[in-house]
Amino acid sequence: MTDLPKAYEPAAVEPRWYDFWVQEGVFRASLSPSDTRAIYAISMPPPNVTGSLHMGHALFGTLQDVLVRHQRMLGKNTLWQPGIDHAGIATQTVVERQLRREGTSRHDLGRAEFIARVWRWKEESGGRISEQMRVLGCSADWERLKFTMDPDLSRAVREAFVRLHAEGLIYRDTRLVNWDVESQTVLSDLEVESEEDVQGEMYEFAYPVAEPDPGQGVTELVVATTRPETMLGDTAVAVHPDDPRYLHLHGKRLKHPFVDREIPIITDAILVDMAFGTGAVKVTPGHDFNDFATGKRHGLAEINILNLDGTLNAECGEFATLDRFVARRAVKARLAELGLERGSKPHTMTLPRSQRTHAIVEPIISTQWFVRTGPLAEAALAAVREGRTEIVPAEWVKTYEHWLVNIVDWCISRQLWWGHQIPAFHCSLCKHVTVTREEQPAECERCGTPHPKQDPDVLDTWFSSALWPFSTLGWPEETEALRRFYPSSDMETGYDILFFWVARMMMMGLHFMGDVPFRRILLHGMVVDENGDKMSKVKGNTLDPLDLVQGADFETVVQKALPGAPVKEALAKFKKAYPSAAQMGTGFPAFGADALRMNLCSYSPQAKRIALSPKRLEGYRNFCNKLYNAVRFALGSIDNVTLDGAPPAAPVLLANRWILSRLAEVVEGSTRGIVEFRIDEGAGALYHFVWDELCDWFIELSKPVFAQGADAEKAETAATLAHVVETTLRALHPYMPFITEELWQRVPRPASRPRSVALAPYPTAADGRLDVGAERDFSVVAQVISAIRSVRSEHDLTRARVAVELRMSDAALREMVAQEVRFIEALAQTAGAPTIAASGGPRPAGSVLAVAGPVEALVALKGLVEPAKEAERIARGLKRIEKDLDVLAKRLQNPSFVEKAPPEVVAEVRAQQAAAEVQRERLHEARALLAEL
RNA sequence: GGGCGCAUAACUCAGCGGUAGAGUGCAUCCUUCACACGGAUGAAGUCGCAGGUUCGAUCCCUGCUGCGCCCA
Repeated sequence: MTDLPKAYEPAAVEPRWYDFWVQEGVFRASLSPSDTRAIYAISMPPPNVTGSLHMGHALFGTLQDVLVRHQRMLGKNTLWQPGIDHAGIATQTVVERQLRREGTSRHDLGRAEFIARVWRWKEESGGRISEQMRVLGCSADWERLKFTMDPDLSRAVREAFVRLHAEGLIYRDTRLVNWDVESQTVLSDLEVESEEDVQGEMYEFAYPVAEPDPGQGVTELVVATTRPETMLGDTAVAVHPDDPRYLHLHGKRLKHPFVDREIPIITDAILVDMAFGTGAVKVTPGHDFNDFATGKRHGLAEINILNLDGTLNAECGEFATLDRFVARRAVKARLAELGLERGSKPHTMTLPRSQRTHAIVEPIISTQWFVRTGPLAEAALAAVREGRTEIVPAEWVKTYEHWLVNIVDWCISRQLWWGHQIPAFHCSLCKHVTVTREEQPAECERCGTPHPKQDPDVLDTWFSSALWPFSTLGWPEETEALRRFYPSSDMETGYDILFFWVARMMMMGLHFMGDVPFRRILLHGMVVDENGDKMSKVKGNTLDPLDLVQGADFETVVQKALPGAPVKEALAKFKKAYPSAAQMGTGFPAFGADALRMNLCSYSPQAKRIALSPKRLEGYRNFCNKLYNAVRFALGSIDNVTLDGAPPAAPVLLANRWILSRLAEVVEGSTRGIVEFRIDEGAGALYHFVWDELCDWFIELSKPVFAQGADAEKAETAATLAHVVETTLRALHPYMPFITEELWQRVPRPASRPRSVALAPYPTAADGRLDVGAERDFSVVAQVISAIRSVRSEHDLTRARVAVELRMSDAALREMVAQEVRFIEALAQTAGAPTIAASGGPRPAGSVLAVAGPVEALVALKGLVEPAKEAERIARGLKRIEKDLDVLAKRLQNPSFVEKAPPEVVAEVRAQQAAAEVQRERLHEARALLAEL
């Protein structure tokens, strides 16, 4: 029939076509002035330069590719802007680790040499991910790939900083900030994560009262803390002003046991909860956010007790130079020695941790650069409220609003070397800070002192990412690309970076471009393992998408998931995380990129968690094989068909009319799914069309035509099959680009089609032909075939051909069914074509009844079945019908239902009741005739 | 403490104001000329619990329980 292998082999097909698309320039966005096509633009969330492909990338790569490929097929000038971000902390950490292995450090190298080294690393091993995205078929315009540290994007960053500073929206201030002692940089609030339910202790100790009144009994104040070492920075103890226990201590002072300092007892109703603990709270304005605010209210000193590496500084006397956790133990020991320890209770608490290094974050007082977010946030809020940007699914609107309404100023400076160095220059003489676009200003803009020194800090990576929608298009130059592709159409990404990235792009886009950066924000969920747990290295449940695409044995998979762990242990964790993989033997087969994509498309985007199931993935691999074999079959019959792009003009055969009608509906379903960002529905519609309708019915029905039909029927069916196949492949292409291209290149197609299916028009309802009559008639024929098959199967008559008589009361229906008897014969395996008769009349001896909608099928089973078995079957049917009738009768007996329900609903129920009664009647007859069998 | 979401067949998930759906799995049968990565047939769910609205609730409302995420 054909020389194609029996099973689809994605590995043999996929790489070929990607190269073809690239050669043909299929993914290229056009800047040509003569190109007047409508625009579709979308930015790919730039992956981290240190990263390698994970399931999250595969998910967004797939979803965005579906959107882009669909729009491209609609004839739009599409730009899918790819890129990579420089990931300040992560990248610096990777390279520093390398240096450590070489026995050196960035400080030995010096800043310039270190940065050169990072660039070298980037060229060698950075950004591998964009190669991996190609394996998935992502049709981004790779020629436009951008990196946040590229000269043009760096220029945009500098320009944005200078302008915001000039407008008073960037400022420098000294305040309490989050310090990551491991990477030794400040972090923004968003980069600090809370670790909840940490089992710690609430440690109590006493401050002796300085100069106690001899008359009063109380000579000490007991405070509680989870961080005893911070007492070295205490500058007050607070009690509630109304607390009767401590009234006599108002205005008194306490003696600090370790440092030469007396600290005041203050009263503060905001900080102190009388009911909690002892009702006395130590105040450390230098290292606690609540205490910092308290200190401001009372004019307390802010004492910094920490060095930047987390050791204690000279303020701490005997504890200086100790690491913070060593110091904690030392402070407790000394308090005990002094007899000031007052006990300890277990305490469940929340720990702040660095998102990057997971080090426990220390609040410290420091001078940093901030973005004044208030005015920017207001504009971003208004844009969504006014519908200029739509958030899909809409349930995220509240979260977006809540964050913007409660937004705090954004700390954007980082004490790193890798990143955009802040374009601010400090004068050594007058201390003025000159902010400028120049590489190096000659002199201080205030006092003229030469060579002001550039601020050593760099900007938060997210600052450059916030400019992405326009910096990648050439801003601040007014480029053609910027005119054409800003604002972009959609921003599709995971909900986890709604604040980090999306909201900040909204703020910056509105500010610098005066318009929203995108018309829609599309948010998807997080890929998790089969049990719903987050993927993480600790759990050993990460999956490399390429292992699913190309196949891998489980030992390889788990060594990546849990590096360094014993294979046995890693395998156990892996199989626990993916129970369905355990049934797959020793490894994943090569599912192929299309199967992975289709699988990822099959989840509803509003699901917050996307639980990846290898077994489900296997189902989509099977689907690819099904599609492949359907086309393989078709090729044997449609080789000589010439298509002109329109559906066959006036098909006569019911099956042909029916499939064209279904085709019209399914392409609409797919289109609706994609444009409404219900890609799962679009993909699902096509899946069912191909498998349940095209393969299970249409192709099966075409076989008798090709085998025995008249020439005209053969021609009509071949033309229909060819058209449906060509159209279906176009419809499926955005979801499954590789297999559709492979097959489309082999099937007949209209002369007007371009070189690649990726550029062919996306099908519309006009590619099919809606035919309500055909669908109705076909449904009867299909029901008849199913009913006969069911009877055969229930009586284990897998081989024997049986005679069938079909009875129905409606004359027009009889005429229709009569046209289809040869198909019923073929698909239901009857002995000769079924005969057609009017309802009623004596039943042929030994026949068994199967009801198929308006048709009674009398299947001649005399001598072939056991009466007892048939009796059981009838009893089962009767039971079901009686149950239905009960429910229907109950509803109709309820007067308020008949009165108040819509008439069409009542009529429908009545019709159902009538139909069920007829069926019950038939079954009673059948029971009466059992003896004949 | 505040917010968002989830709870539907053994598993992974759709869905919906009018007597419950898919894939996988399970059972029986079928190696017939596209496909065993297949075909046919079938079994399987008090749609978390308790109230309320409604002629009618798995769906809308309230409360509860369990789970997840975000923010403080």
